[in-house]
Amino acid sequence: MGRPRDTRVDQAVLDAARALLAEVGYAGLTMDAVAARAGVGKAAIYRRHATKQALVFAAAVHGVELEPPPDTGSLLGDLEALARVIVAHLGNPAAAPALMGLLAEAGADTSLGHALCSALIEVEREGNAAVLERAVRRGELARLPDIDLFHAMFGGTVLSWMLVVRLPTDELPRRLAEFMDKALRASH
Amino acid sequence: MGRPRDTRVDQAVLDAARALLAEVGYAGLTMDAVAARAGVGKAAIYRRHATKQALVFAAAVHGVELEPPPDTGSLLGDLEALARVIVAHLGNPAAAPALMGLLAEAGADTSLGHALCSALIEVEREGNAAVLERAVRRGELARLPDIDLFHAMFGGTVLSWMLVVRLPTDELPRRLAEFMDKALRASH
DNA sequence: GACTTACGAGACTAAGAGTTCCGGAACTGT
DNA sequence: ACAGTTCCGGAACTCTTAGTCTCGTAAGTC
Repeated sequence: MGRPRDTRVDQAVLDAARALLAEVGYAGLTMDAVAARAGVGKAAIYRRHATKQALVFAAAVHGVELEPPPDTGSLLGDLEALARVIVAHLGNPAAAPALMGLLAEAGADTSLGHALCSALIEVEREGNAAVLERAVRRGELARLPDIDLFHAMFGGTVLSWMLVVRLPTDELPRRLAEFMDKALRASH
Repeated sequence: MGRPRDTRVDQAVLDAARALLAEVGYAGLTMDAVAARAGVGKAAIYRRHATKQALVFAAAVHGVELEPPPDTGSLLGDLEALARVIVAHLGNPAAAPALMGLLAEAGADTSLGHALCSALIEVEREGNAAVLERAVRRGELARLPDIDLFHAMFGGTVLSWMLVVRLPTDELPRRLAEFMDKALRASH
């Protein structure tokens, strides 16, 4: 009933939000700027996204689809592929500011934390588990390692490397994968 | 010349900021609330801290003095002590929101990033290096590992565990230390 | 054609960062 | 003692921004 939503507006809003996230970061992004860049009214944004948080979440987190890590045939190869996926995602100039901004605000707001969890963290955790289970099946690992710890280590290392310490990422996937490969094989 | 600053005001402002950070987080902290809680005028705050960022930095980051990790006699013990220091610091109800908030804003602002680096990251990195060098001297490690990677892994894991995935921290120092101990010994 | 919802545009409210001014207090130099 | 300076709490102020609301109009359904 009534006039249907214009899907070009949906897209223009998300595109504008991503562009502005990359240019001015989470705190610097204003709803007026998004509306102006998208060539739409602010009401059209708020009709789709209740808050700035929700807009940023939709633009930079939702449906990002960390593709499941491919089976490269070895644990080392799988780990490097896994690291490359995370590095590529965090290297996206819109995703990094969005993630940090949302994570900072999720401290107080529990529902946002839950949304982030189910959208990103759970997905990534499952990818990690798949890689490790494959290694067990291949016989590369004697038994399944501590998945919580592995998950925090793998994602946390990339996060810290890129967004806290801020080092170049060319060699990170290889170095991280080699280290974790040896570590996993050594921990019985 | 002129009336000297009242040091009780300095302290009251920082205490109020820490209390509010713990209660309402970085985004929820307002300068008016800090002034009211501290029983001072806003001008007294801005006379000491140019911006909200600077206030939070001074209240929750500056001079935190991650104490240098003690020599426990073994790499495993040193690693667990190191992890406990980081967990304790990030577990501080004022420090965690402050760090996330500042880190999120540091994306756009480079000077804040530099300040965070020299105040926290460099200090922690030196602590890490000290532990690893001690292990080499003891003969537990054949040679010095990749310190950049170790630094990002150790801090990043705790960060991710506590602030992203949000799991209980009782066993984290032991599990992380045991894993890293085996990993370091295994990586030649 | 009646009704409903979307649209861009812009006015509007509320809240918060940062500034400025007040009357008064504390300290320094003469 | 007194002038000059910097502090103090308090409050009024500017400016920016999130979010709401109201226009007049367009695009659909019954």
